[in-house]
Amino acid sequence: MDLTRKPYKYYSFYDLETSGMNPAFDQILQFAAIRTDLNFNEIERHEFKIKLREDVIPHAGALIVNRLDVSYLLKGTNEYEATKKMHSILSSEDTINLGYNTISFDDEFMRFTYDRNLLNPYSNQNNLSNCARMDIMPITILYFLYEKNTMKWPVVNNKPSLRLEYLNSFNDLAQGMAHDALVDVEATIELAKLLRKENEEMWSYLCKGFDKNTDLQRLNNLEHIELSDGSSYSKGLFIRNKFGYKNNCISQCIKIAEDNKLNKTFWLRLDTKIFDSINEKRIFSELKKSTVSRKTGVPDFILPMSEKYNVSSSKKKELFSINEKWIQSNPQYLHELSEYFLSIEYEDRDFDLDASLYPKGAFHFDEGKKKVCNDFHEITDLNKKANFVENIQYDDVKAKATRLLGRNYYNHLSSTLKKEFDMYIQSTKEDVHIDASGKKRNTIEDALNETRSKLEDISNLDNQQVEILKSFEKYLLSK
DNA sequence: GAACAAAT
Repeated sequence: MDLTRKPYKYYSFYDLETSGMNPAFDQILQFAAIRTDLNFNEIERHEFKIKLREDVIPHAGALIVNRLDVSYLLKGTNEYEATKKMHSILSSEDTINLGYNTISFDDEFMRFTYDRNLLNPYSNQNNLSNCARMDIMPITILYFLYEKNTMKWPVVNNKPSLRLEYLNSFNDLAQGMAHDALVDVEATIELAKLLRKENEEMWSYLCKGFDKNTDLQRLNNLEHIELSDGSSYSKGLFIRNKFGYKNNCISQCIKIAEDNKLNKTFWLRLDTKIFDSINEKRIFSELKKSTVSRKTGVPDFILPMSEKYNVSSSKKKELFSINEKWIQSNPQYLHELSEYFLSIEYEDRDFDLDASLYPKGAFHFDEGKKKVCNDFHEITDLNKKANFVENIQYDDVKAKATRLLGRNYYNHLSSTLKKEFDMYIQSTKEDVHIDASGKKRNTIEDALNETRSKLEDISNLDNQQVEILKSFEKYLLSK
């Protein structure tokens, strides 16, 4: 552990309501945060909505969940101003930023939002202001497995579920409509209180798992299995809700590779199927399918393979021991698998500028570009801002800045930049925009189809949701 | 190829 690091003093619990699931093409519509001390005593709270951008077409499914009426979203703070506010809240000194499933959803959304607004995408987790991140959801899974008395565990349609909405309603965590950003934040804080109170030692152990060095150290302490050729591999219990509640969210794995550059490890699940009975031709592809990757310091937790923690069924335990023997006498497959995962090259797609965060790298890793971004924020006069953008020397920064200005201060653009922004708006209507994984930007036509198909069967909707869809349909037709 | 979970 890094002992020179300053201690954290605060939590900022936060939650986003958005126009959809895609962080590159959707936008934040509502933001809520409550800042507390480390004993969960509230210090301050923030809540605001963000004006719907002209170039964002919300998903009907999102509006059903967050119950935000489009007509209401057409007023309010623009994305750029709101993003600067969120940025100042979530990059406060000595603070851990967290929420429910924030690491794989909200944090990701924030990064793209920061990026298209020329702010450092990693602001929520940086050494400069000593902030870090955590996530209550993976912690909750471990309490669900090992501390059953913590609370009532929701069962919905005969299946366990750890959705925040259900945890809240089964345990009366917070009042108000679920999926309101502030209600969800309050529920998450109450949940965190319950977890810590039930077992403080476990709470503290799990919190430290979000520290990269601690996590690495724990991985290094795992027991090994020895293969017939003398090589050895760590084994551990991989906890991830994606493995399914019928498997107790657990999988018995061995670590087959570490990619230190990408900060990732790869784990072969030894309890999915019997490898010995798969023929020579198909074995490698089956091994690949049974491999999962994990980002260091971003639990999904890995626990030592002890009887105490291994809540796998006896059938799964048997599968593991059969496969363990097979792998011990077939070491060549593991070496081949390890090599394969360390040499994966990601497809180079022609994706839209709004999705360029990972593949092209953030501006804030380049000193020159970083300075341009900072200078841009410093200028308060909007006409001067527009003039500054016109003269930016880096093409990629200029293109992003142009979209930023067009989205938030269109009237201040010069005619050249207006023309460029108009072309972008046109292309959102005429061309297919994809992100780095090939997912599409939403279009008016797709949104209309989604809305109408939802309105065809309203048996699962209440009146408010139906009204929201109807006014959304009108809005789409008027665009 | 669907299902596995959770987030909108």
